[in-house]
Amino acid sequence: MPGDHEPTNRRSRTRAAALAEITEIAGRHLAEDGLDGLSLRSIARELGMVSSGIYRHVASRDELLTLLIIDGYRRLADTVQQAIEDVAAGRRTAFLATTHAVRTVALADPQRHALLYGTPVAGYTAPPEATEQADRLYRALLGPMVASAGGGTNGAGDDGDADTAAIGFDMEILRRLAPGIDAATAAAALDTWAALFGHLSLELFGHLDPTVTDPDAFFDAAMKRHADRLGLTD
Amino acid sequence: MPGDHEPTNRRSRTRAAALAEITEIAGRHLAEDGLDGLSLRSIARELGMVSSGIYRHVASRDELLTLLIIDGYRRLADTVQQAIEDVAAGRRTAFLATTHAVRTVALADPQRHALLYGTPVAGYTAPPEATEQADRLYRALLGPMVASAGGGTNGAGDDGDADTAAIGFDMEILRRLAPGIDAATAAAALDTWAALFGHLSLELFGHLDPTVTDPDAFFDAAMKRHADRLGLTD
DNA sequence: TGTACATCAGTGAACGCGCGTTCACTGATGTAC
DNA sequence: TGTACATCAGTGAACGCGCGTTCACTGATGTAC
Repeated sequence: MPGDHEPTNRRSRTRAAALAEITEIAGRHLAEDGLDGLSLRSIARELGMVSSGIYRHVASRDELLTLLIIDGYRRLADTVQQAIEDVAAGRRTAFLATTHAVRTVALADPQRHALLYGTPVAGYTAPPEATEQADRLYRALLGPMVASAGGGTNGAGDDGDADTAAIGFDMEILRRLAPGIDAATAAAALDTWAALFGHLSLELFGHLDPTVTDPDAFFDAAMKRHADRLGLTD
Repeated sequence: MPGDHEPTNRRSRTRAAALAEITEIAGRHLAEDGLDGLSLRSIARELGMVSSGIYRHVASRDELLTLLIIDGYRRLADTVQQAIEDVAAGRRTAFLATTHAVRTVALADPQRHALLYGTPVAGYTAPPEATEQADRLYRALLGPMVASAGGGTNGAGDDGDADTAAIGFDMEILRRLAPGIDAATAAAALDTWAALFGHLSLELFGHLDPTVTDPDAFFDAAMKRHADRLGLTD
């Protein structure tokens, strides 16, 4: 089917470029002025366009937020995946690389982190599209915490302790994200996940001050303790 | 000095009552409509007062936020302290009681939790007064995690491993909050603290969906794992 | 106990702000015969 | 290859919104002699 319905016109190409530019400008405004400084009008202004013109590209402010959220998760997922690929060593090193990667991205754009993991925007509910990229992120983060799916090092189908370890969460969803994961590992991974994002939110939102004097070293030490608890070695 | 300068006039009493009513109304508006639904005008409206009249009691919207933040920390601190007093058993039970108390308060008023631990308000910086109540909270939370200060069960002054365990944080501040705490316990307590608030933020901001199916049970299990790691027994 | 003055809670009008969103329009770009 | 029509990005004016904050004022409550 040559020349199928995929839009490759000039119009649709410039259209896609315009949307990309809007997302870029919006991201910059978010980073610089926070969510309150983000308005469709200010973006139109920077585009040299009259305020109503923006509606040719974006249906509403909420849709713009969706764009930014998806973009945020995608960046995180990309960075974490890249961090894993760049690591030649074993699971412990990979785990530490992923958590540091998440932190680096968050520190580089705290407002983006806040959009994803801070106070939910009043009256806004994220559409399903946003979760695809988030799932990519969580899949990548879980990777190093779980023994390689192929081998089956995790008790080889022995889920006898699942009932006691998988308390309150859905093992099916976790197995979809990390094939071959067992209940105890899943529980430990969720603990680590909560600790990781807890740490980042506390740090970015100013709650580690003044107790933590060296955030880099503190984070690194904390993640190493988690690696120990997860039983990760290289 | 009888009849000193302490204000006990009718005027100052009604004035204090008015401020308390303002704080109460503001707290209700925050809980119901979020931070965006909180305005000096809407509070004045509910007081049956003209919008400018509110400035007799509150200097600015920021000052109102400060009131709500301090009030929020105080509630948390009060609840946690009460939870400890109500527990007759040992440190493990006390620890679980405190963490559940924090969660209960947070679930009862998610917007208040968001005000304290969510995305910082743009352009607002909390004054020192706010940290007093926060310190009360952290002191109370640390209590059960540390062996009784009087006895000195924590190695009796043996801080030999302090240099390796207290990485990136200030032991002096922690000792001020929990006299007699040692470096390894402090590090573990900070990990637990990050995990606790991380868990709450993830839960309240909707990130445990849909993986966590029974948030109560999941939280309880997670806190028990932390109690184990902290080596807490009754 | 009574009068003269000071304080200060609440009034009413007004300021300037920027926002999201709608609507009828123009003119350039693309499409079908 | 050329013409007739459809699409659609960007225009310009306007809507209604609620907000924080200032200011000069009135009248009741409190204080000093």
